[in-house]
This record gives sequence, structure tokens and C-alpha cells, in this order.
Amino acid sequence: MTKAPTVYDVAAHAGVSIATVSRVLRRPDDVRPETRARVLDSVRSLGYVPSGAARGLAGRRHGVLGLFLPGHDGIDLPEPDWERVADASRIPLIDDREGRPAPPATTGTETANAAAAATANANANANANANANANATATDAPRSASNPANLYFDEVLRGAEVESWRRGFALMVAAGRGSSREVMLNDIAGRVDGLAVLAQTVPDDLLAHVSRRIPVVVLADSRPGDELDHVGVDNTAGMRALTDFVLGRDGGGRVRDVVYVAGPGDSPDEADRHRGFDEAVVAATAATAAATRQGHGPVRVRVERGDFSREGGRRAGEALVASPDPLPQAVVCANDQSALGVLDAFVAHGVDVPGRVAVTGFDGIEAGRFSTPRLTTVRQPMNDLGRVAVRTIVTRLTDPSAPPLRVTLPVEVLLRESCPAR
Amino acid sequence: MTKAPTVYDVAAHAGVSIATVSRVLRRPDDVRPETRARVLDSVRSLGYVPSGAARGLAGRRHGVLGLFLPGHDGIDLPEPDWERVADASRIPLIDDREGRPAPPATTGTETANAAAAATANANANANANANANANATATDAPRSASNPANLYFDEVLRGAEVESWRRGFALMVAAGRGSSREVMLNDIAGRVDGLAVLAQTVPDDLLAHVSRRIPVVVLADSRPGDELDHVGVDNTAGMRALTDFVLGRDGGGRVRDVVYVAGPGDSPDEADRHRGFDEAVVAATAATAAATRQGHGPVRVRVERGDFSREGGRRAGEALVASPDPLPQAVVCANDQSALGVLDAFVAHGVDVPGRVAVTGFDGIEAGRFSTPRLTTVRQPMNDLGRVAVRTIVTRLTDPSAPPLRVTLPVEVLLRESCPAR
DNA sequence: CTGAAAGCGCTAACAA
DNA sequence: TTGTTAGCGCTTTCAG
Repeated sequence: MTKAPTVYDVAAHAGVSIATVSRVLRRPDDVRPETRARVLDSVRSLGYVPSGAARGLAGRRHGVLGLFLPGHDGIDLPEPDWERVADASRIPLIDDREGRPAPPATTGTETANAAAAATANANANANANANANANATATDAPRSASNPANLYFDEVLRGAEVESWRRGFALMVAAGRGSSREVMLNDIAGRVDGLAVLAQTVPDDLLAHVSRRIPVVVLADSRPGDELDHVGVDNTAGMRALTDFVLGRDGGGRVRDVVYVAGPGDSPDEADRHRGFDEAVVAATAATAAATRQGHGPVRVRVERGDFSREGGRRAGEALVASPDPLPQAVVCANDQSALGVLDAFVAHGVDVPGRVAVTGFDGIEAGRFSTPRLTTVRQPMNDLGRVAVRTIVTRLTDPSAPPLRVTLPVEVLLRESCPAR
Repeated sequence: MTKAPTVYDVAAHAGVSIATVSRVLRRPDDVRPETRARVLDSVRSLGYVPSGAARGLAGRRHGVLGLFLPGHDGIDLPEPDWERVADASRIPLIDDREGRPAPPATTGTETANAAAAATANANANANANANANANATATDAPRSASNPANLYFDEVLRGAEVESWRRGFALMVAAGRGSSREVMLNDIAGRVDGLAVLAQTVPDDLLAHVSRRIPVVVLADSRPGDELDHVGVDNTAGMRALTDFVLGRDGGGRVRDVVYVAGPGDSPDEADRHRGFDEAVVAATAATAAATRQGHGPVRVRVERGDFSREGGRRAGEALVASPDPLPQAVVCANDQSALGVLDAFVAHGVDVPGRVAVTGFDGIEAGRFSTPRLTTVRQPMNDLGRVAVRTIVTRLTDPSAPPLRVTLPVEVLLRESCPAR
């Protein structure tokens, strides 16, 4: 590692020119076998590893694709517990049996709190070195599946990684937000052949800027108006299908009183999903004539404004419970987090779900598979999002002049116990 | 995107030299504000993005860290369902209610089968376009948390990503195995300032080769003998602590008949864990005198050879059930997969766990949190593994001549229902 | 089949 | 404060 050997070193060592060294590495068949072997030997004994930078510069191709994610600002993973690292032999026993206190609930502040708790707890363990059976749930929870948004990224990342690998590209991942974002984005953009950017991560002008240099595909952002390639999921159709089901359009239309827990007003996802919800309601209302004949009235809709957070959902749920109005028959939420919050509130007040009221989400996060009751939702194909993104870039790379691509990935409605069976 | 502008273009446009352009980007304070503004304007209007390759070449620093993972050979994720992509409005309703058929069990072949099933199923949906309620569990399962090994990587990846981000590095991820491995590794090694490699991924000589160019840290590999930095987890202490608990050393030593389901013989993890197990057994046996006084005999140990797979565990479990010998009081498995397989076998034969026999695993994979009964295990700090790896590289970067680092991360014993409470 | 030489785009002395 | 000028290590014609 003193001074990395270069083509020149290898060439000298093997008694050939640098061009030959390069050939041996790039097109081995263009070199006489003996020469090749000699060069390869030199490579070996010198410990030569070609410089990717030089290669990229000379060859104007990197063999690398980029994925840009939102920064991890709020994440605040607990630090590795250095006290324990110092003495790894102290193994805590953690009681993770059922019946332990429910995991904390908020999203934003929760993480920080949990992290703090974990640290405190770990220190307690380290210092006291007693009470090995201490309930360390706080340590347990936050280390793994705490922040669902992350799981989302994880899946996209994984999909992109797999597909890149298949296509013979390496994947460069970067994250940024705030001021670090612009720097990072430029940095990464200068080192890759194409870039996938998760929506809401980067302002439009920056994207436009970067896309003048390399192909950029935008993930999960329905906003139109740019010339970039887009890969998204069908929020509208998904929510429409789910709402259709909830309203029981093909089941007799028995549900006529429903609440929509919305997301933040500036979210394209919220807009699309809300539209899908409205479409389903309109359709159901149009069917009112028929429904009325069966003894049902028009669909009554109320909207609670949420913010995609579990806490926001909980507030909405509390509001519904506290309201003088009777509970609706169903609460359709703009995302899973909100829905879980609503469930929290209902559970806290002993509201029977789905007996008294149905609750649905959107996203398909893991937590919804393990809530009580398990959450009916629409699952997004996160993995495919990453994979198709990579494909799109590769396609674009081969045909830079093709018109902008707009891929919409299908979603699936997942029926689980938070909705009554039919 | 026609022809990416360079420093020269910007310099010309702004009426300055290329050095000034470079300065504006690297050390803005060294440039007179007016000049800076002028250059920045040119950058903007030209759509200039500096070439990372050229920068890396000239500056001999990439600002990128590498993470090398095992290839995804066996993974075989189902392809995105292109039929449905073409018509995203067809939204399938999937019945994911409890009581659906148990997920398939094997690890290796399972994935492929499930994928095939998913495809078949999806096509069926597409063609028939009826029977929206078709049980599509096959589609459901494999898309998400199918392969636990992946979750493992995901967490490491995530940890590395977060930490890299904090340190101002981008992270380059590559995977390889077989022949693609060498190429990929060299490729990535030439583009990063330091590299973390997951154990068992790369043969030692290749690692040695690469490490002559950049710092390399090896993850989760206890093999000694090289001069590289290592970050691992304390397999031995973890298994010892767990086995201590199982044998009830501090609970009266009531368990005297135990089976160890081993992993593959060439795995360092298996070796370390096995050692921990043996240590605990020896300790318990040493305590026999005391135990005997309480009416207990020496510890009886049997070993079943597994292979870290669920199927291997199942076979071991079947063997135990079929054996003329009585069931042991506890089955300690070298990893979670094996333990889940043992559970499968026991459940299939109506063996009461933990009533009749206790079962434990090692790793802390998600599936163990949701098995029946939930699995007592040792959790590895995957996330920290990634994070500490990055820290280690950064440390090494600042002091290349420091002696090789050996970090061992602590583990935690997670007590869950597959072991009797005490 | 092999070698010579011209860049690729940028950074970092060193001058001015 | 700004400009000039070497490289950084490799790929790639174009000759030989």
C-alpha cells in the first residue's frame, strides 16, 4: 500500500509497453498468450489494481450506476455501544418474551427517544453489570425495524443493487439532504453513468442540472412536467381498488359512512391516492340508485388531515372517537403509518376493529403484517421500483434520444384482518 | 447531455482560467466574490458537473468507500411482472388473512420454486382476469422477507451507508461470486478509498492483492493470520452465554441432555459457536459434583451435523424424533435457520416446544421473531457491523501504519418462548 | 501482435 | 487573487 503500482510499473516489470498491459486487461484475446501470461504474472507479483478513476477518465465510462436517497438526518441510529465493544464478553440476557411493553409509538421523536433509552440502558448494564435479566426492550426494538421509511429505502436499494449486479454495474449509493445534498449529488453524478433519484429528495432545478450530464430516472414521483424518465407506482388505481373493496361495491354496498385520513397536502402520493379514493366514492355514489333500492343511502365521506406519521394517525383516530358524530364504518388512510396510528387510538378506546369499524392503509410496510389486527393495505413493489429504475437507466444509456419513459408499476391490495371478511 | 462541459468550457465562458474554476468549486474562499459569482453562473448555465473520475485521478482521493457482498446468485428474485406493468390498472386483491397456507420452508430451492409459482400465478391473473380473490400467497411471500441471508446484508449495508454518509463518503456497493467476483472486486477497489468485505466472499489471495492498494476491512470472519483489519461479532461468548442459560447453570442445572445442531465444518462461525457451546458444557460438567449432590448427572451431549439451512435443521429434527433415543431436553442450533428447521420438524410431530424440549438459534433473524414458538437466540449487531466497518476504514485511512485492528462486537442473548421461562 | 503518443478533465504547486 | 503548467493512470487510435 506504499505506492500503488501503475500500468507503467507492470509494463516495465513485464518488459512490454503500457498499451499491452491495458490490452491484457481489457481484451485479452488481442494479446499473444505468452505475453499475456507474462503480464498477468507481473500484475500478480506487483499487486496491481487498475485505477478506476483513470479508467473512467480515459474510457468515459464508469461501469457504475448511482442511487440517491434522502439523507438520514432524523434517523439517529443508536451509536454502537462502545463500552461493551471494549469488553465483548459481557453478554446481556434480554427478556424478549411476549407480553413485554408495547413498542413506543411516535415516529419522529420516538426514534431519538428510543435511542437515548437504549444508550442509557446499555450503560446501565455496563456499569452495574448486574441484573442480567433486565428488561431491555428499549435496546431491542430500535436497533432493528424501527423506522419504516428506512425499510422502504432498503428494499429499493436492494432491488437496485441486485439489478445492477446483473447488468454488470456496481452501484453507488449516496444520501443527502439540506446543504450536503447538492454537494453529494454533484459528487455522485460525476462518477456514475446514470442516476436514480428517490422523489422528494432533490429540487427540480438540481435534477435538471445533473440530467444534462447523465441520464436521471426519478422514482416514485408522479409530478409531470420534466423530460426525465420516471418509475412510479399506481397510487391512484391502488387506492381506488382498495376503496372499492371497502365500500363493498361488489359486495352490496353496505358501507356508506367512511373517513379518509389524508397525508400532507404537498405530497404527490397523497394527491394521487386521494384521487383514487374519490373516484371510488364517486363510483359508489353513482351506484346509489341501485343501492337505495337495496335500502342503502349515499356514501357519506369525512376527511381527517394526517401527515403520514403514526402520531398523526393516532390524533385522527382520537378525534373520531371523541367526536359527537358516530364512528364511521370504515377509515381509509393515506398510508400505513397513519392507519397504524388510527388502530392505536381505536385499541386504546376499545373500539372493535374490524367489527365496529374497518381500517386500511397504503404501502405494505412490515409493521402492518404484525399489528393487531393485521392491516389491510396496498403493497407497493419497492423491490421492483429499484430494479426497474436500473433497467430504465440501462435502457436510456443505450438509446439516449428515446422519448422520456414513464413506467407505472402495479400494486396489490392485501386483504387482512383489519377489514371484515366477505 | 450532448457533450458534457468541462472546466475548460466553464473557464472560457466565465473568462477565467481553469484553475480558478477548480478553486471556486474546491475552496471558494480563495476567490474574489465577483469572480466566484461569474464562474458559478457559468457553471449553472452550462450545466457543468465536475467529473469524479478526473477529480479522483488528479486528487488521488475518491471520497468513496466500498462494500463488497456475496453475489446474489441463488437469490433469483421474481422478475417484475411485465404483463401487469403494461396495464397497471388491473389491481389484484390478495387474501393475506391468517390461516392461509404456511409459507414454504426450504431455503435454497424454495426461492426458485416460489418465484416460479409467483410468475405462474401472475400470468394466470393476467390472462384470466377473473377470480381476483385468488389466493396469491405465493406472490406475496417471496417478494418480501423470503431470504433471511439478504436481510442480514441489508442491515450491514444500511449501517455502512449511514456511517459513510456521516463521514462524508459515498458508498459503493458491489457483489460478486464465482468469476464475476474477481473482476468486480478489482473494479470497485480501483474506485474507492477503502473497502469492507463480507467474510467468505473473497479468497484470501485476492484480498491480499487488493489490500496492497487500499485499506481493506474484513467483516464477520474470525480467521486470523492476515494483516487486515477485522470487525467481527463475539460468536463464542454469545453461544457460551446462551448455552449457559439453556443448561440452567445459574438455575440449578436441570438440563443434562442436550443436542447441538452444528453448521458446516468449514465455517469459522460454526467453529466459534461450537467452541462456545463446548465451553459451556465443560463448565456445566465441571459443576457436576455440585449438581450430582442435587440429584443431577453429568451433561450428555449429542451433535447433529447441519448446514445452516432450514432444511438441514429439519432433517436434524426429524432424526431426533425418529431416533430410538429419547428426545433431549434442549436443542442448541448453530444458527436460526437450523433452529427454525428443527422447530418445523418438532411441530410436524407434535413435539411440545418448549414444554418437552427447548430449542435455540443464533443470529437474530426476523423470522425467529414470528415463529411459533418465538425463537430464543443470540442477536448479532448487523447494523453496527456495517457502521464499525466504515469507522475502521476511516481510522485506517488517517493512520495507515497502525497495527491491524481487531474489533469484536458484543452480541445479545434474546430470550423468547422456545425456551422455558425460569 | 505490439508500441508510441495523444488525450480524458481535474488538482496542485509554482509564478505572476 | 489569478494564471500556467505539470502530471494523475489509463484507453485508444495509428503505425509498425
